[in-house]
Amino acid sequence: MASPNAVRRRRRGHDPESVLSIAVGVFNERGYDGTSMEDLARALGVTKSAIYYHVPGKEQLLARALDRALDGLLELVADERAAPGPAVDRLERVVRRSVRILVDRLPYVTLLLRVRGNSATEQAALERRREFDRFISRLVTEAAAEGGIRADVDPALVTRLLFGAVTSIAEWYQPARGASADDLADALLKITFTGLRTRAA
Amino acid sequence: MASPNAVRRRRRGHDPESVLSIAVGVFNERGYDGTSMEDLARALGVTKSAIYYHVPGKEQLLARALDRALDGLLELVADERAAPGPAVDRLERVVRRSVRILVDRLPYVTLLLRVRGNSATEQAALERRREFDRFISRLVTEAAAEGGIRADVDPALVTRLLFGAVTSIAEWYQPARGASADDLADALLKITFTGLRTRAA
DNA sequence: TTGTTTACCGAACATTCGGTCAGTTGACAA
DNA sequence: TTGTCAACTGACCGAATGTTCGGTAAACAA
Repeated sequence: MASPNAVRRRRRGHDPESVLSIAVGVFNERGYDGTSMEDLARALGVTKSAIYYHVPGKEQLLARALDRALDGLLELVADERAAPGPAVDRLERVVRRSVRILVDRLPYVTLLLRVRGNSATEQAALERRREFDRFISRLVTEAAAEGGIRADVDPALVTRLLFGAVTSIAEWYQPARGASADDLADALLKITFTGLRTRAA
Repeated sequence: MASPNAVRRRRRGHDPESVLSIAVGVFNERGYDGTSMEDLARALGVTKSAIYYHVPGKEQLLARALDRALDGLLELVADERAAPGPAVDRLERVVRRSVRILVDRLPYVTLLLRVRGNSATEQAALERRREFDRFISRLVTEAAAEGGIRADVDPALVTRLLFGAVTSIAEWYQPARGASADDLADALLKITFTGLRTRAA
């Protein structure tokens, strides 16, 4: 008979979740290809072989991490796809939410942003990521067509540079000390939407 | 016709320079750690061992490539360090020149931007790179102190987001088709200095 | 108590890695 | 015709890689 009780006394040790989160940390420090199972074992405080008790292997670890990032980003796309209102305003909201996801799932998104397509797993992730990129690209184009953003810059360039600033957050943001996701989004939107330079005299 | 070469006489061959430029291309495609000497050999059309005739090894290839990027960036720092004029204007010029260097030395700078410090070579490169970062950081702080850029955003955040947009260029720019370095710099400066949003006027 | 399950270790596996080295090839000079 | 030499090949090395497997101690269940 199945005991429906989920909460039982935990024996100390790892589970697939803790292995994943520690592994992703190491992947981001040394790069996925630069990380050996020995490195992971050291970070986990166990032997290499113990890792295989919890997870099927190195590449599965990658796949699970990338899914976490992609699920968040594509949920955003699904939400906003049929949203009403001027495209500029939707773009602003999408930037805000993207920053939020980036910060909430920082290590997973960081890993995603560094994927180069070296394996089937990585290629599949890149394919899903392209869906996000296409959505953003369309949104910026729409905002330009509506006259919501300046017309003297190619929308394709706007997309890349704007989200270049967003994704750069993964390279330097430290959640512990420093700004919150909202602070970040505020700063980013002020700079890119209103401009840095002080006006008039 | 009458070309007598039944057997191809291809005694041309590689030199350290061509090996480096092809190698850096592969490094950027697959990542440095994800690239084996066998991969390089295939891209060069020779055997693995032939590579060692031209260059001392894999890590030296990395070191030379990173130096190319860093030499360009630190030359810029040396030039601008004692430049006169308002800090905003100097910042604008530094962004412009940074984009120029990024485009001119695209593969080398791309490689530099992905270094994570896994070896002594990489750590040395990161150390030199920090000098560039510190210079930019000081310049932005100065511009803020002079009132040249808006005061309601932390200068440290401005630095990161502004140069996040700049360095993102390495992730998507394709020299063949598309904008020139000046086009890129124009677009980037318009967005970040003047702002994207159209103003009711 | 005994048996089962959980979480791990240590040794070994096949493969790939960066790198070495003795020898071969073809273009060219004399 | 012979010799030189830059440019390369192919066989090989030890170390490191991701993964498998037999075994085991401790916690838990009976």
